[in-house]
Formats: sequence, structure tokens, C-alpha cells
Amino acid sequence: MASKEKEFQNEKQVFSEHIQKAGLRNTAQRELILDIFLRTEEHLSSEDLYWLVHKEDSSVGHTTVYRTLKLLTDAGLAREVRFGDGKSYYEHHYNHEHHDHMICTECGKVVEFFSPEIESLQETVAAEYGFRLTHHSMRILGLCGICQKKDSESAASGAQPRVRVKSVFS
Amino acid sequence: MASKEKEFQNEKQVFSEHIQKAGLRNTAQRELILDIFLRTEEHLSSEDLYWLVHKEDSSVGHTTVYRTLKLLTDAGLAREVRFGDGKSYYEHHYNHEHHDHMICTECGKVVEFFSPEIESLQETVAAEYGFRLTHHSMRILGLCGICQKKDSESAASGAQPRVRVKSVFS
DNA sequence: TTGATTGCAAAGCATTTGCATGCTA
DNA sequence: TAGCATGCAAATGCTTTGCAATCAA
Repeated sequence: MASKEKEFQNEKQVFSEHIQKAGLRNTAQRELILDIFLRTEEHLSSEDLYWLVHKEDSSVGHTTVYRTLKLLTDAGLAREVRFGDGKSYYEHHYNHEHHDHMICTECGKVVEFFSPEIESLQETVAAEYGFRLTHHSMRILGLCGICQKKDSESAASGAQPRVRVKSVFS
Repeated sequence: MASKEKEFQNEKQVFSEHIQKAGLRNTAQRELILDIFLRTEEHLSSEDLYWLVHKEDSSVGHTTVYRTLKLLTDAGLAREVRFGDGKSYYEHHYNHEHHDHMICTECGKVVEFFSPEIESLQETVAAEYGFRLTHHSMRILGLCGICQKKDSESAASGAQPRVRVKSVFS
């Protein structure tokens, strides 16, 4: 692995370029937030990222994290995702393949998957209704293997799911 | 069509039974809210439904509409749906086939569709990852036929989309 | 009569905005 | 120096909760 300074050079350059094109400015806060975002290979809420940033620089505020996540999204480095608990999460988007999510409603585990067959069927369906598809969102909710076992073994454990899915959508 | 009094008898009985089983009570507000919900074949937000109810009985409050929509959902008469604008919408669920949604990001039109092929592929994918699928949510976002034309004809019209999709999810 | 229900007001969340101050280009 | 960025506090939008008064069973 490259040294800390050389990591994520591509992503950082994409960000710089986006900032310059838009007539914005580079700041220490934005650099720090981007760096921590890139170092964390998870689905992060703004709140999650705020605390990670806070550990390294406690002067950075919530607002800046929110605004920077939007900026990262605009720059194509992040993608906003929702799992149904009312918050927005963000995941890496630069050089990452498109995928959908499968979420365990018990422990909150999120699995990324991709099905070319489903993708192409979505195109077909959209065309049937005269739509030009621009994006889609698909979540599969269920129990992961581990939680299926836990459920059959015993009833309630005290564990708190990370993502509490309040409702089922379409 | 049956007379107003005889309409939706099945739905109303389902509601009565749910209320009795749960040890709850029938009230004029709940009857009115259910009635208006059933008469409206659309995706309604709590706010939408509140105003429709308000027209017929202005003494009914927001809170009661929220609580009654939850009750209808518990009773299996309604289903909560989210389109990505931060609000919850509700649609008829009793004796309605499962379906997914296609949403026009320009005018907010919502089309319901069902694809058995996609459904079965979802089962397959879930099984591949050891998940037991319980629900899923799928939204296709794009431009409907009409808005594609409008877009090519001219640029901006003053029309306000009913659903403003703020973010793209998975 | 008893306890569920109602509606108001207030509280909760996640997110956004106004604004004075600070800092980059 | 100009004007974008920051961070605080306040505002927002949707939803939930506390509570006293009301009403169904």
C-alpha cells in the first residue's frame, strides 16, 4: 500500500478539480473530511462521519460535514444512499461499480450486490411504460444467515441493530 | 357501484376486527379517515390526507391522521411507501397485488408495475447471499413519456413537480 | 366507570439556513 | 482585498410524545 500521503491521489485530484471548476476553495476542513471519508470503507451517515472527524479535529462542525458530503456527491466521489431509517448514508462512488443493497433487518448488516439480469429487466420495464430510466433504487430486506440461526436458537438478545428499518417501501 | 354506505364493506370490517382484537375503540374520526382514505385512489401523504379530512371535519387534528394511518397499516389496509422526498406516503394494501414504483423525476407521476421475473431474481440473489428475503423495495426513477417530449420542446415550464426527488439511493 | 382517544402544544430528529467572523486565492 | 467557507444558533419539515380533557364500551 502506498504511504498515507500518496493514498487516494486520484480521488483527491478529482475533488480539487471539481472545486476549481466550481470556483470554490480548498480548505483544511474539506481535506480532512475527504481523507477520513476515503479511509472508511463503510456506509457512513453524516453523524458517523462527524464523530470520526471530531476525533481528529474537534473544531469542525456538523454543518461543514453535511456541506462537504454534498460537495463530495457533486464531485462524484460519494453517493447518497438511504436504508429506510430516515437518515442519509454515503458510500464511495469513484471507480466503484454500481450495485444495490441487501439489508438484514435484525443486525443491520448491509451487503452490496449486483445482478445484471435485474438491471436489464429494469430497462425493459421502464421502456414498456415509456419511461427513460435515469436511476433506480433497490433494497432487499431480510434476515442474514447468522440472524436466521440466532432466531431459531433463542428469542431476544440485547443487541441493538445499527439500522432500524421502520417501514417497508414499494 | 354500490351506495356510499355499502362501499368498502370488506375493508371496514377488516378495520373493525383489527380494532376489536387489539382492544381498541371505534371512533368517528377513525371512520372518517378510513373512509376518505379508501375513497382516494392515490398515494397520499399524511398531510394530503389531513387536508382531505379537514374539508369534511375541520376539528380533526394532524396527530389523529398520523396515528390512524399507522393503525390502517397495522390492520393491513394501508402500506407505507417512500419516494425519496423525505415524506411517507400511503397506498391501498387490502386485496391489492404487490407492485413496485416508477417515478417521473420531472412531474412526480408514479406508475405502479410488477415484474415476476425481477421478483424471482430477487429471491435468487437473496439466496446466493444466505439471506431469507422478507420484503423489498424498488424504485425506478426516470422521465415519463410526456416529460421527455416537454424537455425536448422547450426548457423550463413553471410547473412544480409533486414529488421532488432529492437523492438517488442504492 | 374505566381506560382508550383526541388535539393541542411541545419535543425529537435529521437537515438546512442566516449571519458574523475567518480565511483562501 | 473580495468573497467563499466556517460554525454557531436558529429555523425547518416531518413525525412523535406528553398531557388534560373527552368519549366509547
